[in-house]
Amino acid sequence: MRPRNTELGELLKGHTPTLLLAVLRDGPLHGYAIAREIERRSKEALRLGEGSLYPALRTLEQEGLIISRWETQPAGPARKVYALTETGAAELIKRMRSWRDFVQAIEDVIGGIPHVQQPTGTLSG
Amino acid sequence: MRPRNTELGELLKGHTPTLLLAVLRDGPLHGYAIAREIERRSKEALRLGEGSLYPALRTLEQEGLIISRWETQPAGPARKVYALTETGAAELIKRMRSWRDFVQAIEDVIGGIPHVQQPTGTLSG
DNA sequence: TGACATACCTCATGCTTTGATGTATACTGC
DNA sequence: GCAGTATACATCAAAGCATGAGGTATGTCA
Repeated sequence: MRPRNTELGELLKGHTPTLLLAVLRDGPLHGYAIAREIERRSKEALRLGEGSLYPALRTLEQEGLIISRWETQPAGPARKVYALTETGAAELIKRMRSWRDFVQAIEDVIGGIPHVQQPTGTLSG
Repeated sequence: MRPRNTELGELLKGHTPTLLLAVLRDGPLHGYAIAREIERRSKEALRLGEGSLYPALRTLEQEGLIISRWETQPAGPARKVYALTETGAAELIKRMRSWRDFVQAIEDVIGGIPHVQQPTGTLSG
């Protein structure tokens, strides 16, 4: 995962598989499209490098959390389409719980963060 | 950082320095006590291994974000007490913002997580 | 004497991201 | 035809960080 604006990328160490599973929850998708979808959903805050993407997909498949099939197109290169397995769906729920625990634990340590949103435009002068 | 119940530990890759700075915001503390404080605040969810703790402290000191002094006790081994610098305090604010952006980005991807708290005891039965 | 807690430090190992490189197809502009 | 860009897969060396074990030393308790 590479950063866009700040240094979010290197903070991602173990979270990439969770993102992949989460995107596949909404239906099968091929690798390249998964990466694009993560960018889109995160509003370009996260960007998945191919050196992270493909190894992570292979690992998830070896663990039985996703399955793949090759799909040829009338035009363009073949795609490897991934789908969530039942095991993978269950694992996603676990990992989302784990994510919540993780966030809670960190925020317990760093203290309450005031949830003040920065206004997008110059509303006050 | 090592896990306690689940596998929170390995998810921490780049967040340890932020935790250290956050704990030192409330006053100087020696390394070992910082680790204990992180455990206490996170309700034992996070545990900082010494192989993570001491290298991270050294890096932060080299970056000028914290300073240290040795302190001898009437009884027991000497302690290295760390304190936040002004630069460190400013950096902490940056990293807390970065943390918020990170959490937001991940949750944008994995979807809304219902914030339902598990009751601690057996209130219904 | 042994076990345990405090308190510092180092190091091999392993996992994951980064960033570059490689292959191939298809479209666009020159 | 050729260069540039986008799609779409894959691999690999290098670097970063946590893990877990090991080492040193002091102090307390049984």
